[in-house]
Amino acid sequence: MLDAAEEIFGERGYAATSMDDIAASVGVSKPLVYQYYGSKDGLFVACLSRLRAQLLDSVSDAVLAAPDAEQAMYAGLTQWFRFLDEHPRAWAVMVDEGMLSAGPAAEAADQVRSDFVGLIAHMVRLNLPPDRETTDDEVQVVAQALSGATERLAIWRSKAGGGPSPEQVADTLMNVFWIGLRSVRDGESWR
Amino acid sequence: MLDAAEEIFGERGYAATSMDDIAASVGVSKPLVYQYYGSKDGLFVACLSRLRAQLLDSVSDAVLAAPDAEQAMYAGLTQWFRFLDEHPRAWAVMVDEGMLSAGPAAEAADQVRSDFVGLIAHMVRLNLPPDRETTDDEVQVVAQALSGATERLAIWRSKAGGGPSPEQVADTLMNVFWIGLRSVRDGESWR
DNA sequence: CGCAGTAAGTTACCCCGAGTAAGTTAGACT
DNA sequence: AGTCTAACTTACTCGGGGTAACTTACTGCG
Repeated sequence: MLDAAEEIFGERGYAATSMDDIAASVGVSKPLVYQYYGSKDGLFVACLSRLRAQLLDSVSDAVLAAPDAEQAMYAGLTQWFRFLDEHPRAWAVMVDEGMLSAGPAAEAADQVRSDFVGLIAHMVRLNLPPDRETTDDEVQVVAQALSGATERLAIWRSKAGGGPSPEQVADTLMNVFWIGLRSVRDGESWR
Repeated sequence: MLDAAEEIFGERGYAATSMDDIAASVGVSKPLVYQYYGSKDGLFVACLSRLRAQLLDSVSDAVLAAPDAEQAMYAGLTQWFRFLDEHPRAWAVMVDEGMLSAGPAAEAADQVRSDFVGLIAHMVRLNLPPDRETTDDEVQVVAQALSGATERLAIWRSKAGGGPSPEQVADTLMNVFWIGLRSVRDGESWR
């Protein structure tokens, strides 16, 4: 049932999808869907959570399998873009996340997204020596920035079909971000 | 009329706003609004364009007034966050941009957003010596990344009221991004 | 002055889609 | 057999996007 919803949401977008469509495609009637998921938002969030969890797992695995922080970040970035290339419909659903800017469902969507920021923040912290006093705010800023950057890049890539490969994008990002982080770690400042 | 729409969209969000509400608040009837803007999306895009233009102007001014590329980037970042602090309702409207993921209106919204990416790409290019062969893709990746990063950071800051100041966020970003860019300019690579 | 023609708005409606109340089938237990 | 419950459906309400057809008011012209 989530599969059907995922497919239709992905193809037509959130707004253009009706609950009747989903119910029909899975072969049941609309109220049954409501019984399970409560509302359209509820169903959407359920799809979203599952997809994000898959993506997070996939990226986490790549990160954890890497020998050091540097390779971990590169592997994570590459895997992020690769996964989205391989699951275009999943990504289409996630892009609609913004749809839920209002209401209690937005909270759930944020929760799902913040798992990612958490993972990134963890990686960033790994890269900073524990003795250096780094405020949580600083780590948060960097993690949010990287998360936002990768999300926007994913949208950009999916729109312009023949863009650079996952490896190329990850490489460019590393050239800016990693070196930047390394410098921060070494106590450098831009001024 | 745009003012009224801006206000209501900003307060209640796109989905929760009805055309009747806007029409009533401006003191006319709904069909008149349709005569002017064609559709709900049309009205929303009109608001959005105006707001984005204001924001773009504000940031452009800060960038152009700076003495060098380094200061320009810092000033631009700071101004971005400052503007959004000072115009919370404007920002609320812009966050709803994602709402238009489907339909022709999405195109218009993208157009509006891409102006920003253009400005950033320009700044990035300024920072790279003209002789270094840098593919357009690389510049695009960095520009998209920075644009996504700042957008996400703006959302994050507006959610957690008492976060770091515009200057602090800009400073942290500079420490990562600027140093990263400088290294790229100097031909460094992360590997 | 009287009258077409048009600009600016309005009322009253259509229709689709989210969400629900009440009914219907089908097994499970006594 | 009879009843209770779970799973599911039909048939609705209601709100909001969008529109057709009407009304008003103002112009220009004989």
